[in-house]
Amino acid sequence: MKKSLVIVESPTKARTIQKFLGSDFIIKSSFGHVRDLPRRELGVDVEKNFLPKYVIPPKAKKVIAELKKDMAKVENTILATDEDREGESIAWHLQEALKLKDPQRIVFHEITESAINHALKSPRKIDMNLVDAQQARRVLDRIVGYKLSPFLWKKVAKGLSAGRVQSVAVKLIVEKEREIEKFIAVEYWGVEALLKKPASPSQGGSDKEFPASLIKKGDKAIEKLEIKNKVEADKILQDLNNADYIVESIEKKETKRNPAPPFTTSTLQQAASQRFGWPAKMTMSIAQRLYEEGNITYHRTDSLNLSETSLESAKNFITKEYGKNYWAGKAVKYITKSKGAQEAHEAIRPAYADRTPESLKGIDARQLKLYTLIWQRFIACQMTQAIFDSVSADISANDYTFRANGLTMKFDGFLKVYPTKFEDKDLPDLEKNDKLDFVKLDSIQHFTEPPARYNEASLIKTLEKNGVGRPSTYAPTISTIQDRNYVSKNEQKRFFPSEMGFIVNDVLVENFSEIVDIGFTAKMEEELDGVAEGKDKWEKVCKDFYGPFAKILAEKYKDVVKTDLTQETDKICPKCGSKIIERMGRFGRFYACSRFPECKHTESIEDKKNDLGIKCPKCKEGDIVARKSKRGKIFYGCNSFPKCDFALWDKPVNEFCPKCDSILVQKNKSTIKCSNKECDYAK
DNA sequence: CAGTGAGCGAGCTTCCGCTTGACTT
Repeated sequence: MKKSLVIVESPTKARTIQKFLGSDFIIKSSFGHVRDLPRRELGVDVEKNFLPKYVIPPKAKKVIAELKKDMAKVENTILATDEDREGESIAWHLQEALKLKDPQRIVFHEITESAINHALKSPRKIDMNLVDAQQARRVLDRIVGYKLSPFLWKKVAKGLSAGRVQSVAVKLIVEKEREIEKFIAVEYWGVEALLKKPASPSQGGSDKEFPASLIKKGDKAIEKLEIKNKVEADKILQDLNNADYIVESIEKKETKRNPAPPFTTSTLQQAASQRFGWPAKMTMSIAQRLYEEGNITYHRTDSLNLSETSLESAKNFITKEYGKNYWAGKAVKYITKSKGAQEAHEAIRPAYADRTPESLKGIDARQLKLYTLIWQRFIACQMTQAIFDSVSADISANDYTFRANGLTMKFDGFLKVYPTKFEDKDLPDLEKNDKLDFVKLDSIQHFTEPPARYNEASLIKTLEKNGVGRPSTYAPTISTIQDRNYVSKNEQKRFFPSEMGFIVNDVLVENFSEIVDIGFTAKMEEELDGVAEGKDKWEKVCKDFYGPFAKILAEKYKDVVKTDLTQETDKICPKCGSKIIERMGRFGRFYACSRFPECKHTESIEDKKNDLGIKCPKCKEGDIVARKSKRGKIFYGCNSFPKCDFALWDKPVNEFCPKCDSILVQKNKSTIKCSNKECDYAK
């Protein structure tokens, strides 16, 4: 008989551990949580002190059945789930679902033979305070989500949703859009001189011209928006007519740049978004495969910890490959600073420092790209700083002062491995009192820029900074707010709110401002800490929240009026002759017959805008409209789809082929050809 | 090179967080 069943969360982790532990052990995985609140009901009895009703979802039923079989083969069961709030909760739910009597609870901080053996020697009990903190978190999220969403169904439209995390994400995007709407560009001007040091190589002169920007008039610094228009700028140019440009002072400094810390889920998603334009969802599925194949450590983490062995092998790799002066000199440890970090795992790093991207050439191209990024970032974080020489020269001209900056790399350090955009900005060797050659003087018009819309990277960054969401939820949250059609991406992959996004956000802000506030999660986490430390009961945390919340909710329900989102039009229904009105659905506005439900006629507003004014050559009834495919590519199809499936990639023109009578299409700017593939007519 | 798209409204919808595959008719 085998001795023990060890349960962890991830099957990959189970396989790894099986290699360390002998045949006395069976290692299995729980695949995450095994019990949860029911999907179709609130599942929390607020009258009975928030008693949760836990059920085992269908998928977990199979897992539990398997685990029970394994339990029969062993003497004892050991729960080795992650050492954080959710991990402790999973252990407890396993205990309950498997009806375990006094199971052993162990935790390990790195997956090595010695760490696991050490952990096995010091089992503890399940920490019920931590479990209770998770219960409070779970119940609060359920109450918020399952109470606010129905309010939206009643107030706005069915199928909508609200939640502690998603509603904050939408709110950020809505607020940014309003800032942009309000924004008024302000004109300002800058003055730039192009100069050079007279050529005399022995004294460091050269033909190379360099720019210097105007920074002072007299002793007073010129602020960014101070020069308001061309007249003012021209006045300065006039003042500088025939001026002598003389080096007033030189400041030389050595500046250093540190490598970035190793990746967490959030920073990995941000970097892949910025460098490759990947959505977080894609980054995660590629990382999943790298993890399963043993190339990287776990990819859902907020920890910056690095195992001793990884630090040691990074040191060996760096000194061997690049030389001793590229290694930082000691193992560099990073401290996790993000709010609510739970530290159950390591940072995301390559499994082996010496497994270079080049050595993995066989794998899928996108996996290789992501692996390279992770590998470079990890190696770089144990390397020396990059060192730059920076020069700042103040140059006087009449009553004005210009400044020229130079920055040159002295030692590349970690940049040897983790490339970032850097261009040397060279200045000639300037000395105090040098008289410079004047090349030209320009005034340059600028305008202040509106704030940038969020992209996936900046949205994730902001959420994480405020402790909203977890490594496992950034990508799903971004999917949810798009699936609900609260927000979409523009061509630059930046988020903007839909009309529905504005409406839902405003309803939530007006009625439940506290919950959709970005600080709500941080406050909740504080309360949860109190529970985890045993100072507060979890039910009390729920009660303190639910009391006032239920009261507000009841009040809001009392005088809830469905927001009228319809609009009159002067159109007439082609089916029954009644008036057509504009309605608002989850997918935006559409035209509908005012006699609904007797008459179910609808038309798409989008289609009206994109109507080419060409009758469908196939069914002779519909009109040709421009639409977007699922991949976002424009095509031209019949608007009576799905009744008629006529569609073309090329834009049709309202002319027909003299040879075969098919419709002609605009192939490119100069050619019009026949849409019939077997016909070669073109003009 | 291949590749193209539905029901949105008057009902069964909805949360966050942990983890991967994907029963049958």
